[in-house]
Amino acid sequence: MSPSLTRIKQEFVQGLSQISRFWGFPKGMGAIFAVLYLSPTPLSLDEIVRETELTKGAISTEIRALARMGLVHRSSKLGDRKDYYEAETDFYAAIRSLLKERQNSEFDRAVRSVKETLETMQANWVEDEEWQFVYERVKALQDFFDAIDSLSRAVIRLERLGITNVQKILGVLK
Amino acid sequence: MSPSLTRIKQEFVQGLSQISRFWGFPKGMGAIFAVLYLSPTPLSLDEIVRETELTKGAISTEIRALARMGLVHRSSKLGDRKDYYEAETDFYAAIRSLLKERQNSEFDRAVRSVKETLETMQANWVEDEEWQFVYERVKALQDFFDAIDSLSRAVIRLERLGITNVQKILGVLK
DNA sequence: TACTACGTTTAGTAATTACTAAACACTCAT
DNA sequence: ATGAGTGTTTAGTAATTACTAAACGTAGTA
Repeated sequence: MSPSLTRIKQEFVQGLSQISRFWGFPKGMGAIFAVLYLSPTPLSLDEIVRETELTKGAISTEIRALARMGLVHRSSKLGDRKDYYEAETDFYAAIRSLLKERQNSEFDRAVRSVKETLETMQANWVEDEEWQFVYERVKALQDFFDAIDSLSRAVIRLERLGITNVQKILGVLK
Repeated sequence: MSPSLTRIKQEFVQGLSQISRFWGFPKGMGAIFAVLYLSPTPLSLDEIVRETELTKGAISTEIRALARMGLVHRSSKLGDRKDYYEAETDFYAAIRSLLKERQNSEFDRAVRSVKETLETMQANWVEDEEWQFVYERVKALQDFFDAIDSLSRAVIRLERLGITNVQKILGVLK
């Protein structure tokens, strides 16, 4: 007896929910994406409600987050005032979109604060062993952040990240 | 009047706490790492207690997590039964260590569950339009995961990730 | 053996985050 | 205008997670 398609979908949704949680997102977010990802047609809010057993409110807010990250797209049909959503299927595009989104985020604010620490120290230099030690360490972290930042900018700049570029990278690392 | 070193350290600790939270770790974890990172000498649990204003219990558990991730190292002095901790300062090494750690994690369990979904479908093939559609999508996600996995394995395999490799990658992406 | 100095575990609490239910606001059709 | 069908916001609740305080375990020392 072969497992039903609904059963299989459920498993998949569950899997993505856990992945979502692992990355610090609400598990509902993973579930919403999964449902959209497995749907051949765009879905309306109420259809998502039915499939996920979350409330409209929750979905409304979480799907906007997903849209901001470029993981889902909103569309509408003529003569129908419902919004429809579908999943981004190009994950490399999604990564690039995520990296872009990141730039205005809390993360960059924190990273900038490290940079400011560094600048404060440069502007108020003190001849002192520990001062110098702390300076070196903060500087090293800053350099690391800069490298990561260059990488992420490079990825954003690409037309497409795509599997071919991944293979190029693999080539270089060999 | 130049800002005191303690003031500067506090700012830095705060910054790393936020970064830690952003990545879904407890902010205390970031604080602990920051304190160790700015310390010229390894610190004992009690010294960390003093610097972070967390309790020993919390630090005990969180520092073990940090050690598992390779972000801090435990050591001991002869004739002293305290444990001492110091921060990993090679962030590229830390990344590789994190990727390794990831492999036994909840994340890979979830990723594997997607793979299993795929295999179940292959084993119980049904001639049906939607079935096929779902199969294609699950397959595409699996392929993406595989690519990421190759990348991460390649990085783990390197002796050192280092800035030079980052530059190589940047070169390829240009 | 018992005492001391440590790290760990545990049981409970505080803080945060995800979610629900229901009020709200807008748009379109009548 | 009014009402029906939308998405959004809000206020409160449930669930989760981070943390504390204190008991516990262990190893070394007297």
